Amino acid sequence: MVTIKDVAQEAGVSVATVSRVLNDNGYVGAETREKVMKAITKFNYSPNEVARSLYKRESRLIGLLLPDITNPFFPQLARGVEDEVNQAGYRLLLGNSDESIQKELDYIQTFAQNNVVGMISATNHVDHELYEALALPLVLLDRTSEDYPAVYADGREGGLLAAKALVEKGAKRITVMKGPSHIKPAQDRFRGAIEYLSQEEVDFSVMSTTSYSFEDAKGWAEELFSKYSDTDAVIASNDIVGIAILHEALRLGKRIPEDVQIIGYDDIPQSSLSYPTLSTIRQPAYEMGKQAAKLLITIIRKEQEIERSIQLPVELIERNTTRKE
Amino acid sequence: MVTIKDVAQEAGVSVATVSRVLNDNGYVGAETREKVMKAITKFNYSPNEVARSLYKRESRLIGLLLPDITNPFFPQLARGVEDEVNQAGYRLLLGNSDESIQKELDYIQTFAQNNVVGMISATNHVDHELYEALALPLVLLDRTSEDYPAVYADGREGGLLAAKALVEKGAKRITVMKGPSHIKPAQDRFRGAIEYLSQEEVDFSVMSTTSYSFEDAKGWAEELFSKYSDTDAVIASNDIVGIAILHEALRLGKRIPEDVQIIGYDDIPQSSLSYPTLSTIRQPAYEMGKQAAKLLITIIRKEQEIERSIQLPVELIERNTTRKE
DNA sequence: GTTCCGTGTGTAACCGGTTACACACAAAGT
DNA sequence: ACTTTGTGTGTAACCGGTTACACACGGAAC
Repeated sequence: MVTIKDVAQEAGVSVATVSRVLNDNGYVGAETREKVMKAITKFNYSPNEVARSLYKRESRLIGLLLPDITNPFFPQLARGVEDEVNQAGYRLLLGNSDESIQKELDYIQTFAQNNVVGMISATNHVDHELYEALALPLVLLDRTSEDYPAVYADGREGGLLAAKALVEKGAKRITVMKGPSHIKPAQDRFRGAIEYLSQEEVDFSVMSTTSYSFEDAKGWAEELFSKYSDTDAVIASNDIVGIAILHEALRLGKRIPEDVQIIGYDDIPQSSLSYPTLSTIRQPAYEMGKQAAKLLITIIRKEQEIERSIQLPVELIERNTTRKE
Repeated sequence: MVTIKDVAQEAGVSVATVSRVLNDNGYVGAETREKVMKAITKFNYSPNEVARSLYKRESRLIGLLLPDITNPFFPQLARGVEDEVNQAGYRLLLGNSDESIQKELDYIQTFAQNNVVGMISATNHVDHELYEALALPLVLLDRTSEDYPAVYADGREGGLLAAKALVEKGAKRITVMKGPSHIKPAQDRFRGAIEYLSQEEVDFSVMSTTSYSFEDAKGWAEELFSKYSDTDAVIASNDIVGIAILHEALRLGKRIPEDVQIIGYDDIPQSSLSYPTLSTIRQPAYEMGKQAAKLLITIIRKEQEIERSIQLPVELIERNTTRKE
C-alpha cells in the first residue's frame, strides 16, 4: 500500500505538505505543488480514508437502514439516497432490518463504530431509547416523528384519495385492506381511507393483513375474495398486494374494472406492467430518497438552522383497474 | 465518545488489558476481566472500528458492486450476500454502477480507501486494468471469468432450456429477444437459445434490445408484435420484458398460451404474480448471493487453497404462459 | 537454592492520515 | 534600519485502537 509518506519522500517534501496539497488548504508553493502532484500520479496514490476518518472523527460514510430492499418500493428510495449522497462525496453503508429491532440496533452500532456522518432510517422504532442516545444526525425516511427531521409522503391523504376515487367511481361495497399494524405508513393510509369512507354513504369492510411480502400476497388475495366475494372495489395495502388481488379477480372470472375496481399503493414500476395496468396512489420514492439525503447533508453541513421535515405529495394514478368517469 | 482509555481508567487497568478482554486473546486474570466487563457495560462502550481498522489494515466491511438494485433481480442477490456476510460479522458497502465504468472505478477506489476485506462484483468489465491492479479478494457474481472466482448460473443452459421447452410445446415461429450486448449473462442465454434452435427444425427470428429497464420494457413489447406479429412463442430477455410482452399480447387480443407462448428469465418474485403467471427460467438469485459471500469469506480466511468458481443450476419453471403437454 | 516457565499486566510504538505550532524568509510599512 | 505581515515548509502530537516487548511473580523442576 502506498502511503502519504511514500509520496512525500518521492516529492522530497514532508507529509504535511502533501496533505496540504491533497486537501487544498494552507500555503503551498506552486512548484512544490507540482512536484507533489507528479508523485501522486506516479504512484497512483489515493489517501486512506480510514486514517483520515480516525483523526477527523468522521468518515465519508452515511448509514442507510431500510426494512427490506427485496420489497420493490425500497430500492427506489435507496437509489434516490445513493445518487444524492454520492454527489456530495459520501458513500452508503446499507442495512436491511427486516423490521427486526435487534438487526436495527446492530446496524446502528455498526454505523457509529464506523464514524458515519449521519444516518437515514426507515424504522418503526424511533421511540426506542437507542435513537435518543444516538449522537448522529438522523433523518427518517418514509416515516414520521415529532423528534427528528423526516421525509415522507402523506399517507392519510393517500388513503383518502384512494377511497374518494372509488366512491366517485361508483363503488358500493368497498373492501379496505389494512397493512401490517407495526408498520406506521400502512396505518396512516388505512386511517385516511377509513376516515373518508366513514363520512360517506357507502358500505365498506376491512380485512387485516400482517405482511407485505410477495409470498403472502397471493394468500391475501384469495382470502379477500373468499371472505368478501361480492366486493366491488378494493383498496389494497400496497401495489404488490394490489396486483395479486387483480390477478386473483381475473382468475375468478371477474371483469376489471366493471365488476371489481382496485387501487394499489406506492406505484412501484411493475404496476404499469400489470394487466390491466394498476391504478394506484403514487409515492415519489426516488424523490423521497433524494430529499432525505439532501436534508441530511444540509444538517451535516449545518447550512441551515431549521431541521424541518419534508412532506412530499401523493398522487392518484388512474390506470385501468378503475373506471373512467 | 467513550474510548478504550475511559474504560481502562474506570476499571483501573491499562488499555492493553482492556483490548485483551475485548478480543479474548493473551492472558487476563479472572478478576481483572470482571472489572473490565463491568466498566464496558457501565459506559455502554463499543470499540471504534476505524481505529482498529487502521492498525489492522483491514476493516470488517465488504464491498458489493451491482448494476442497479432497481432491477428486481439484484435486490435478491444483495440480500443473499448481506445475510451471509452479516453472519460472519461483516457489513456491506453498497454501490450501483449503472453499468458505467466510471462509477465502477470510483466505487472500487472507495472500497480500497476504506480497507474493505474483499469485494463482490457483478461487473461486465473484469478485463479492465483496475481489476488486475486490485489487491483485494474478489468474487464475481452473476458473471464469469477465467481469472477470478465466480458464482453464476449457467446462462447457456438456461437459454437452451427455454428454447427446448418451446419447441417441445409445439412452437413454430419463435422469436428470441437478445438482451443488451454489453451485459454478458444476457449474451450467454441468448447464445444458448440460438444454438439449440439452430439445430432444430423450426423457424425463429431475433429481436435485439438494448436495455432491461422497466421504462423501456413496454416499448420492446410493442416493437416485438409490430415486427413479428405472427410469432407464436417468445423467449424474453428477462422477466420484466417477459411480463411486458405478456400484457401487450393480451392487449392485442391474443390468447396465452394458445396463440403465443412466453418464457421469461430470472424468476423474479413478481413473475408468479403476473396474469397469467409467467413461465420462466429460474436463477436462484438469493442463493447465488449467499454462495458468493460464502466463497469470498473462505478466501478471506484462507480456509481453502482452491478458489474455485461455483455454477448454480437454472431451472425451467412451467407456469401458465406455456402450454401443458 | 537456583533456574525455568506459565501467567498477568503495563509501556510505548505503530497504523496513515491531519493540523497546531514553530520557524524561515522576503516584501511591505514605518 | 526595524518591525510587521504574508507565504511556505517541517516537526511532532494526535485520533483510538492493537500488539511487541519488558517485567514481575509464583510454583515446578533440578
